[in-house]
Amino acid sequence: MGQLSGSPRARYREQVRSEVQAHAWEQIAEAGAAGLSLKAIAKHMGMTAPALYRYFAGRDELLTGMILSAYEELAEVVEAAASGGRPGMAMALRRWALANPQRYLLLYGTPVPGYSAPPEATVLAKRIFAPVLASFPADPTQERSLSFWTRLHGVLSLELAGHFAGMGVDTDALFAREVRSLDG
Amino acid sequence: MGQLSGSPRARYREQVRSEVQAHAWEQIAEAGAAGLSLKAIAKHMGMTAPALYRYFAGRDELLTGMILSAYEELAEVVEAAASGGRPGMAMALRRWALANPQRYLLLYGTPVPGYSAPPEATVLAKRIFAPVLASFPADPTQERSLSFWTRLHGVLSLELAGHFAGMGVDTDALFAREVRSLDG
DNA sequence: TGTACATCAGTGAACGCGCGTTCACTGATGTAC
DNA sequence: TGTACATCAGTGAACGCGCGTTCACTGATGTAC
Repeated sequence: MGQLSGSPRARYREQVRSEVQAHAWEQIAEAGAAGLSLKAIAKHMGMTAPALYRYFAGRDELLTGMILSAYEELAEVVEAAASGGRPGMAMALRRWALANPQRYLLLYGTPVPGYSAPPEATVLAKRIFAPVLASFPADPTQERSLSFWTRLHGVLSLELAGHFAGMGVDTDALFAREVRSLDG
Repeated sequence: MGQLSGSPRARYREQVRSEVQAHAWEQIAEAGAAGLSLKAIAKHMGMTAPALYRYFAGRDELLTGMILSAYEELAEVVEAAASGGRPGMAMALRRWALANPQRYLLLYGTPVPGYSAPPEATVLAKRIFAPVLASFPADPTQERSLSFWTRLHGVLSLELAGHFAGMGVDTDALFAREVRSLDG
């Protein structure tokens, strides 16, 4: 393991793996998780599909990796914003969600039928939630944290699904109000 | 038009149409909108796929019809509960969503890539929202109604996506608290 | 009531598409002596 | 430095699958006289 990690072949493997994932993100950004296809990725990379099986056991393993790394990315975003308190974390979440709508929907949107997330996902979901819990030091910590979290996701999920389009809704203000709604 | 509506053939057409839709609901319930397939429906009905083109112009038209009738169904549910005030409407929404998760996700979940909802959907969405607006007669009607609505959907969408599973969360209580959160 | 005709529901074959995945293989790259 | 061998990335063909959709057709049902 360790002794090979710097070898040319190992480095090349890592490079191709991450190139595959980059193309996978592009596909997910365009058509969601359902649009993730090994053959299409291979085509975009100028390779044939069977070659990808050198790098991933199959489509589901690739998808699992994408989900886990999206969770990890969001965890880092939220943790980095934790010093800004709840408003900081909420805004960081929103910025990330609006910048990567399909990545957000991959985690919090409609579950992909026939695919179930790996157990590690739950661990990461809890890790993301931890700074929120810590921001409510008073008594009903769990209750208030859950309300805070569901209020943010309520705005975001309806916004990303386009349900406010053409209704003249100021989603920035709406979100900001929800962020403050559990203060004090 | 009117004069044929009672003829045997017209009645038969209507019967087959609604049988197709019933099978479509079953498929949506099992695998979401992405799982909706004319060939599979035909197979379940003991017919061949081309026969369905006598009843629907194609898959997209069928899907559009399903979405519109789901909106209409929900509109009736909410309107029927309007006399119970916001708690009544909220509980009716939740009951309907939990009883028909995929039907709820068809309306409020991740949009189907490559498919855009018809304009009538917006009209129906506003119709569903109207009783909520009416329940906030005081000044910032629009603001409070939007917050109410996004709070309900925040709990529901996370709950239906299974994000509270195994976390020991009392979603009934959480939802009930959110319903009350904008009172007074 | 009976016959001739028009309507139209449903079939079966076919089209072209994309998917995940397997397999035997070629040929380049790296390793050991 | 040079040769023999092992490793392994990538190919190309193939498998079986399901999809939406079209087309020419059969045969039953309904209509007009």
